[in-house]
Amino acid sequence: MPNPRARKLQRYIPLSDADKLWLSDVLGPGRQIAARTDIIHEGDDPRAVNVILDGWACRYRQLLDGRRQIVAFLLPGDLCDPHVFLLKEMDHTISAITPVLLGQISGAAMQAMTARSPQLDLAVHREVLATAAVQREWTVSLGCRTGIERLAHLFCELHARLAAVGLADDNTCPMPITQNDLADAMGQTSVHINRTLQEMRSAGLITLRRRSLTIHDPTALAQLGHFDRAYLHLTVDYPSAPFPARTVGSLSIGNDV
Amino acid sequence: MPNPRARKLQRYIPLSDADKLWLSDVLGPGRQIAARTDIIHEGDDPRAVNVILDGWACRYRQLLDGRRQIVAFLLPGDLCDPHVFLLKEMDHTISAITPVLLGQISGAAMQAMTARSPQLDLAVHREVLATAAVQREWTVSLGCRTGIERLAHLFCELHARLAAVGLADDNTCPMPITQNDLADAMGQTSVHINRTLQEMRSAGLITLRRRSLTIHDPTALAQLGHFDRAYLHLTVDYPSAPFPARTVGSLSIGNDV
DNA sequence: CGACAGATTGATTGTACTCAATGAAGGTGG
DNA sequence: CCACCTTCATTGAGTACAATCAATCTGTCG
Repeated sequence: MPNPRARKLQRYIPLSDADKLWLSDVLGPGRQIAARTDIIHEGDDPRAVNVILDGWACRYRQLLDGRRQIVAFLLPGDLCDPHVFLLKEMDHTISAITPVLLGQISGAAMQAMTARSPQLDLAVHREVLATAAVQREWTVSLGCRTGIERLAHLFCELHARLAAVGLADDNTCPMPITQNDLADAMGQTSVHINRTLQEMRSAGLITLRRRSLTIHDPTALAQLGHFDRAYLHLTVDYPSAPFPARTVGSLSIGNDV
Repeated sequence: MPNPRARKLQRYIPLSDADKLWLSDVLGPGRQIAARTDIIHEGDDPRAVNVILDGWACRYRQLLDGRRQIVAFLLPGDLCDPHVFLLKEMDHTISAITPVLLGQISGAAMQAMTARSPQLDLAVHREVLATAAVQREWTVSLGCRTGIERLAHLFCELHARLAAVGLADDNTCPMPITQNDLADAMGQTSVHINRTLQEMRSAGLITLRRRSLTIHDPTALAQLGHFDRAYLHLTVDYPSAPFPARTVGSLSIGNDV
């Protein structure tokens, strides 16, 4: 929460100070969303681009008979579809999992920003491409990974994405989701998720309790889940030059630490 | 093949004659790819944007132990990731299912085109958003639809997408994929796909033979698969004004018929 | 101290997988 | 033109993974 860290876009390409300032101006202070409430609903007209400044959210689709499928987790720093305002209506729902600090960028501001800064434009497009790759990887998980492999892969993905915005501490990262959420994301029942988690614990792979995940053997976990972080396209490992921190929520516009 | 029909981008927004001409110039004549060969491979540097002018292709990911998951089908008129040249390497493979006539647009041409025509830019972005929605819907299918529901949904999706480019004849459309392909896409074995297809046939829902699909009861099929075409975002139902046909492969730049 | 959400356990059922064999269709070359 | 071959589709029998149904346990919060 308080600590300013996420620097998502800078992981795709270094940004100039001017770009960072711009981003922070456009985002504003953000507004607070309660846990377990919808941020934008299927059928709504998407007027602005939502940005997760802090907290976790998810995209999901719900079938008429009540079945729910979570199709993505949204972490601090994530943009929810940078070009979504070009559509007439949302085709899925975005909902807060934890309390969420939400920034919004109007379509016009978004277009002005990317029109004038090639770096920001590139960063945004890479974010879109990376998001698509994550979605494909979920399709792969649900299509041909077993229960334990799916969870292993998901934990690797989330840890890597959190680490990219400075929210993972080496082998430990927050994991504020219930077994029910995991079940809705992994296409299984919570009962089975529970049993799979026990299997992972007794194999010494992870510790998961009090909304915190520790990965004891990252290599083994990645191998088990057939995880290769290339698809995340986080090309910039050591973000650019120092910048006097100018903070908006947990999305730091400058450098962290 | 011969008949010029796909007008994919026009389904998102009407395009001017100048835009259509531009597209056709940029695409060139296309080149032929043999069935069952890779078009671009995971790890490759994507220099250009591939466009399916004719034939069917698929995206897939293959795990080290041989398991393969098809994550999307690519139909005539489809752009394969309009911004993919912004990445350093492909995170998945694209492969021809049937013989494919392939157009290519260089990154520079793509950028020039969208920079100068707001309509084309909008159309391309909507295509990207629609593709993402399709991917999410596959995630939903694999996560929480049963075998028969998955197939029902897939057939509805493919029919709708083909109809949008003039390749479906009311209730019938080409379906040049094997049960093995279906299995790799639906996350099941071909044996089980076979049994599910028989179930659909005996329920009088479809006929599928000789690479052609007929949907006998579209409403029932859509209901079974929980299919709602809104997510395809095909907003323009009757494409724009007549235009002296200028044909490139099967991607007609002007009007069809 | 309830009350409630979330986690855990047990027992049973069912959907889809595996392995294996056979059948049908289409393409190729002699 | 037919024999052959390859690919694709179909069927059967036995198995396994995950779902279901139901109950209980545990922590947290007012």
